[in-house]
Amino acid sequence: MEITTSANTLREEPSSANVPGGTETAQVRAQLRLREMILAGELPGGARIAELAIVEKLGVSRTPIRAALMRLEQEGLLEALPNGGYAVRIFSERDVSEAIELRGTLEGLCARLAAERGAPAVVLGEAQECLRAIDAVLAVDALDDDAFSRYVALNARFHSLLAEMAGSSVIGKELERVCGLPFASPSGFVVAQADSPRARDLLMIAQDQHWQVLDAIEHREGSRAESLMREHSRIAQRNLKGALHGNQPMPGVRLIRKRNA
Amino acid sequence: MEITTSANTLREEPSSANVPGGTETAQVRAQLRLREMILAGELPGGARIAELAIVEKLGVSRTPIRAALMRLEQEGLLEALPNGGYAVRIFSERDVSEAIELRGTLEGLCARLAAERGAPAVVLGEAQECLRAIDAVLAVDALDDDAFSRYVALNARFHSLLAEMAGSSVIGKELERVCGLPFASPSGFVVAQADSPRARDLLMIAQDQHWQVLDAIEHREGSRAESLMREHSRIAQRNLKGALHGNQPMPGVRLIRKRNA
DNA sequence: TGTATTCTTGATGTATACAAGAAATCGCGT
DNA sequence: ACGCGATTTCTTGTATACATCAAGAATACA
Repeated sequence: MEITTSANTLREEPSSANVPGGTETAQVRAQLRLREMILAGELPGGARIAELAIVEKLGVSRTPIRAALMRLEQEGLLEALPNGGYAVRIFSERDVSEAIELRGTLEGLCARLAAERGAPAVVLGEAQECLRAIDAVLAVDALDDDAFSRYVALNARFHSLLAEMAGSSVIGKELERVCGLPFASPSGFVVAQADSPRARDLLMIAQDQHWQVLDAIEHREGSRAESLMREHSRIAQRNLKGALHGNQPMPGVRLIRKRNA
Repeated sequence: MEITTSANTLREEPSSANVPGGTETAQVRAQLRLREMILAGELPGGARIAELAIVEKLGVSRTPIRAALMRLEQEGLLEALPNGGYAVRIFSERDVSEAIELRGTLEGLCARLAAERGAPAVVLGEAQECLRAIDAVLAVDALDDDAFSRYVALNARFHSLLAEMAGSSVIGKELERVCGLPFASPSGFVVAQADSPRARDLLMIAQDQHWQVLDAIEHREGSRAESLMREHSRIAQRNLKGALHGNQPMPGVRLIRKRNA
């Protein structure tokens, strides 16, 4: 390989996975792929990540990989080592529990602000529509996989609408960050207990809380909205316990070390 | 007089205790310098930041500057533009108010967790010692500049100890992030009203809340601790209003646009 | 045989050259 | 004069070479 001036003749990326808007930068691709690998356990928890190793695996140069690693560190999936470099972060059960508590607190804040300030009528309408759609999904007796994935999507949408109702970009951004932490996402543990016979019951309870929160926001009952949203997050806490004890398959479960170090 | 504590994402302090000008990486230097320039208003709010321009000003190559810009974006001082590049973020008064509310909520969560779980005796002792030191600073009738800076340092320490009492690295990290937002720092607005005759009164009130929170934590009164900490943050809200209306000099005040867009 | 020193190795940090795309400018035609 | 298009310039994304530092291995000496 002559490296004189005609630096890179290998411009064309063989991965033609570029769907419309296909101008994804290599940095974003590396970030997505790395996150995937971490959550899938291909990179063992606690292991140091060498840039050159990733260069080999992903086929892009160090520059976008460095950027991706930096972003994954802010995201919380990696931790910076004292002498430079990164390692896959390991979460204790307590860490995950606290992340859920954090999310509940922030969502409670959003609900209270939405109630106190009054949410835009448009968003309120969308939230109602969203909840009615969830009602429809839960109407059947037995939930199949497709119903579950629809529930997960609608559930995520409702929680996202909640942040929008609060009308705060600053808080919304932080909430988004926290939801990016593994398992802290509102739908993080729903899939974990899909098989359980109690699954539908829990979802029904959660959905009732959804309606009550929306009711509280509409009636400008800030404190009630906040309390409800906090309690709502405890469902995820229950699912966390169940998932860890029952060895449920779940993306990224290998990042959780049951006994704290 | 750096007030916006920025105890946050300082990466890789390599090994040695850093004597000034020592072995800091160029990346960290660029990050510090850029933040300084942004908060000082040298880079006008909303302006696009060109990497090459920074290269000229700082004398380092694009690589560490790119990294610094990325970090400042996660920190919240910059926003990413759609076609690449960054711009200095502009905060509305409402944004700042919400950032303070966010900090109050997170500190309330910390206080509640510390109370419910019980804080380590060592940290409790340090907190008491810290508060006694603040008492000593406030004992005099008139506060000079030196007393103010001592207060600011001790105040920051107490708030940091609060996060430590909660014993949660996940929540502590998020709180640190939020405190990095301009003006959201616990001591962010203390200096803003240093000249005001009511300054000492407000600090006395804040200090009383400090003691009450600590008392609540010691007596395992979680709800009380949380409420107190939330109310405590409203002092910053009051100072925000006063500072913006009174045109108080304050680092980074130019980033706040009083009329929302 | 243990310890200390040095050398080697490999990692990350930095600088810079090249490519692609976007924005601005200039020129031309109507 | 004005609109539209081409060119030019500027900016970012990417690749890679070089520098620097940390750790580990090997060796020499006590």
